[in-house]
Amino acid sequence: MPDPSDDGRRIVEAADRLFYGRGIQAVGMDLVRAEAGVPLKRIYARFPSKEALVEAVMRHRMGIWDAGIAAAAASATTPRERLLAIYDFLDDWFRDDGFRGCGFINAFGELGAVSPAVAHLAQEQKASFQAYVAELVDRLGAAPSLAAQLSLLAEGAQTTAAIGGTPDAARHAREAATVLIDAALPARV
Amino acid sequence: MPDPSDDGRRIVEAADRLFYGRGIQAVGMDLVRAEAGVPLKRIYARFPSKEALVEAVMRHRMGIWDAGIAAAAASATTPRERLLAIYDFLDDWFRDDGFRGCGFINAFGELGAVSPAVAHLAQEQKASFQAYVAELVDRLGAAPSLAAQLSLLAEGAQTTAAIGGTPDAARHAREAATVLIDAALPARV
DNA sequence: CGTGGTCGAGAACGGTCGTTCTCGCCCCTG
DNA sequence: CAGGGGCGAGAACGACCGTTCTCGACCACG
Repeated sequence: MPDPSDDGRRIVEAADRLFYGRGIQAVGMDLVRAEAGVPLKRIYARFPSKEALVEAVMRHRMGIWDAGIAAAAASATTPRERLLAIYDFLDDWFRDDGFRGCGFINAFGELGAVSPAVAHLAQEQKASFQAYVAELVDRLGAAPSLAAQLSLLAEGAQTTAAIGGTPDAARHAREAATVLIDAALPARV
Repeated sequence: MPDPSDDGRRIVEAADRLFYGRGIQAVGMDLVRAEAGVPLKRIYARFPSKEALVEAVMRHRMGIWDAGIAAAAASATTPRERLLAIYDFLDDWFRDDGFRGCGFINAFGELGAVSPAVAHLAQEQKASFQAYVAELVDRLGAAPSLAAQLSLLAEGAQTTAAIGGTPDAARHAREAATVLIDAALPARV
């Protein structure tokens, strides 16, 4: 009855919940097994090691992030609105009960120094986000350095909201973003 | 001959180097002992547990950060220069060989979910920095929200420089900060 | 109904780590 | 010089974790 091809997804989603909520090293494979409701053997049949599972979870999280950003941008039409939608997306996310900061920043802080794979995946996610921002900034007709600045605001908001428990970091980031965008655009007539 | 009161400092400094460079959980107490050149017994005589040592290291790192910020601000005279000196300080730091991001963000990502003490210390450090920025912004005569925005830029620069390995995040943050500061000040005559 | 094979549950194994204990050396005192 | 107490080095202990193995139940098929 249970679709065997679902195994991978169930395992990854369970591991993601646990890794994100408690930290990667704080979660044993046995806990993943219990949360996924799947025998340990099947986990190891699909993922040869915990590290491989961690990488799969990070790739999974990349998809979630991209989907969230895309959904937030969907209702916007202009590049400027799409850029600001990023901070609205963050605002919603920061108010989630389980919010514990950016999973990639957390994973990098925990394992980046000892696991090149984790470091590389975190870097990949950040580069992908920066590329997304850069493309919108380009369409906006502003200089590329604006993209770097707007990305910094988003990153800073995530850590600030996580550590301080202050979701209004998103609002501050959005306000700063509007100022930076307006300053970077050629003066309106 | 060796000043016994030096023990605490040597242990904390050794642990700080290791924890920061490799992550806290990746470093065993035996490695701390080797790096500090001190018998394990003396470590446990001064710190009852690894968690206590971690807390001492985080407090030690707070002092380092504060001293670095103060030194960078020393050559500045106006509040505006002092604010921008923060990003110059970051720029220097990011170019350090051993730079691996903000130790508090890393510790929070690694242990914040399971250790209330670590989470609290990270929060304390961020709050202290935000208060410093807020005081300068206040002296500048700008609205308090500018302080939150400038803090976001500093946080974002740290994670971006760490994960991406791009020290120029500091420069981007500084440029954004100048724009935000100028926009927040009452128009000059 | 018998049988072979698959699979789930949990035990087992090897290694690591935080913490404590042991033992032998050295130095200080009487 | 004799004795003892403190201290350093490393072993030991208990717990945990990633990974593998065992065993018994179930199921499909002849």
